[in-house]
Amino acid sequence: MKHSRNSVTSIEVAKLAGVSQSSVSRAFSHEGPVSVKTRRKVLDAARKLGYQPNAMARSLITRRTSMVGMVIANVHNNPFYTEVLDLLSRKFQKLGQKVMLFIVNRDQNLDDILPQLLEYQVEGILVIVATLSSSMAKECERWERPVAMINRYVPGVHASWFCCANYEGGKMVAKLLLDSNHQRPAFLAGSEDTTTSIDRERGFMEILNQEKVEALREIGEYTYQDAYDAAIRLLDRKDPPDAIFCANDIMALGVMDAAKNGLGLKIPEEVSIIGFDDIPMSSWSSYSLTTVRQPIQRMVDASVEELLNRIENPEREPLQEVIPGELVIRGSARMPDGLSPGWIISQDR
Amino acid sequence: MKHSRNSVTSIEVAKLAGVSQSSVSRAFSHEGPVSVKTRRKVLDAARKLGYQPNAMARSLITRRTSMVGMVIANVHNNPFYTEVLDLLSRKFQKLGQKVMLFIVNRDQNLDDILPQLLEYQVEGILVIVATLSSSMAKECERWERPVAMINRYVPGVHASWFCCANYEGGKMVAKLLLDSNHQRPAFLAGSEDTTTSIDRERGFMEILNQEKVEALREIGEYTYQDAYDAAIRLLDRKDPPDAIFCANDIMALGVMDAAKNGLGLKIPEEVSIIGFDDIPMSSWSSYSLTTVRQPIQRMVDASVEELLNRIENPEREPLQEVIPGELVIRGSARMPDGLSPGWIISQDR
DNA sequence: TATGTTAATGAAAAGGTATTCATAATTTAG
DNA sequence: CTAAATTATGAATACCTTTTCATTAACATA
Repeated sequence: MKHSRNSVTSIEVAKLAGVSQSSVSRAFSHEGPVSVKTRRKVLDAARKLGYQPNAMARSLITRRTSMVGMVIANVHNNPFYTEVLDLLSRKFQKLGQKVMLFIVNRDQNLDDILPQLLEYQVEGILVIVATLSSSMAKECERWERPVAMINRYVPGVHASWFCCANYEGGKMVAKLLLDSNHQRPAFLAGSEDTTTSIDRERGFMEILNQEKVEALREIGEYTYQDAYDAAIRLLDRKDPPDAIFCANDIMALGVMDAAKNGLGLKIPEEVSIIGFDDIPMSSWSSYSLTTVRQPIQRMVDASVEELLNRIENPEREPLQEVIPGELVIRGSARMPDGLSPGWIISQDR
Repeated sequence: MKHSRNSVTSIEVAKLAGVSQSSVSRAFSHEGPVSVKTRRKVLDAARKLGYQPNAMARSLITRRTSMVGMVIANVHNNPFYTEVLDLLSRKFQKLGQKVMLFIVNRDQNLDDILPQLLEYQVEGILVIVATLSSSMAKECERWERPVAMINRYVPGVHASWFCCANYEGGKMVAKLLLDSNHQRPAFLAGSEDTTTSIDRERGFMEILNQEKVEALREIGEYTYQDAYDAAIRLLDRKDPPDAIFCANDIMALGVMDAAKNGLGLKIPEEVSIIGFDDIPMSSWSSYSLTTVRQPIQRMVDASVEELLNRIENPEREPLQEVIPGELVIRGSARMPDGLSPGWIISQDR
């Protein structure tokens, strides 16, 4: 079926304004010399005809599209990534970049959509908690399409990335629990194959091992319901944990509900619960969750700026950074003497 | 600065494959006749060179881009719209459409970004809880760019829209409250200028007025915190309401926290609370919020299909539909005899 | 075998812009 | 007032495809 878009072209504008097509282009692109008189004539004619430059045609010749690809997983079951999406999108917008969005499942292969992104000539790709295979990363490199990742890294891949200091965050939590005399901690993992969960657990266990403290372990797949069920299993045994560190906040909220409403336990008297992210709900009075706050604004700013930077300077080596988070003390975990809700502990103490 | 993308073109592929450039195009576009032999030669050469067709060049001549614009407000402070975004994006993806995303503030003028969408030749525009001025709608029409809206409508505007039955939802809530002997209801509005809040309130008040029941009123701007504060104001007076109907769930959760944790009230014994949306959190055991469920899947499916339909058939008149929601009975509101948590009441009773 | 049909191919044009290059108009310097 | 420098303009080209059109090859029919 033939589509007949009634498109107004620069040629028609030129005709009406009585100038050449080149002048129309110059009047719109702010490049090259145009007299004020012709500019005015052009803009008048353009307004009359409702002319808008065609970005496809322009990009064909300039080899620039001002479009970036954004691939994000996990957006609907974790408010943290909703906020990341929001901030990223607005920041790109402010900097004049158009965003082509792809939402994927955590387990979905990003390789399927990469060809589409390349076909549409995005100038860079921002990947949030999705994984890029190294073969695809090679592909991006060959096409000179810089890639920046948030909260994911792939060893040996030529890409920028910015992660929260997950490992150190896990350590902070373990220290807090030990300092407040917890005897029997547990870790509730997210998905087994995500570096975020793995790194948080590694840090957590490292400190516990140093002190020869054993820890229970369950898996919650990053969802409220799975975490709820896992918490019941953990807390309903004869030797239940006295603290549960959850790989993210949504799971921690599920654990709190399981403990409070499911089993009638008192938090934090009978069990301490700590999360990771600091989503808005964590500060709500029903939860008051002690958690590790991710440096969301810095991660967003850094990744966007780095991506645009590498778009302008393709030869530049990709930057990678681990950005420290903060431990936000609220009421869901017993705390050492001297600490009280409202405190925020940075990592470099 | 001159950008030298090392782009591989169809001409180079043709040269390597020993065929004409036309044949390369045909081999890729599945249009026109190609012998299996040349197709194989072309694909081999393309793989060797890492060739991908350039979507910009293609769209220039086909006048199709397979891109749609998606403009959404309110995504980060309401999980309901996060889910809408997620479902929409996936559905477009599945149907082969690329999504150009714009996140705006509720009060931000969509007019600023419409030119960008048109410039980039999106074939249709999906607007979620943002408002399109009628002058801009005219602009879209002139450019033959169909517009579909979710949960927003503008009288006299030539656009498709799909809304939850907000008015009828409000009525259902009022009936439920009256049937369970509430004497002094209150309505907590979202933003004054949104049709969703206005319509929900209209339906609510219509039933109350019929029964000569007066209602209190506050404004919560659709946020948890504002709702929390408004609830304190409402409930801390000498003649507090015995039921609060909130224009959305997030506000209802804020109201519940204010009542429970802020003022120590029992829900639903001392005050009933009802929301609108049915976000995941509403079913969590800490809240168990009685609420009106929006028909999210139907709204998404209908709007996407309608938009693509009008893209293919520009002459077709825009469709508009009010889709009924369901009243989900949980534990946050006293209920009439014969009803119990778990019931779902459809609207057409 | 000759003829008519269909399938496959390549050359060329078109799509709407930015940009280069040559020319014309204008300003500045001398 | 002329020469030189600068600025403004238009014609033509390039960007990378798809698609039309004409031509050739392959094939079937009589």
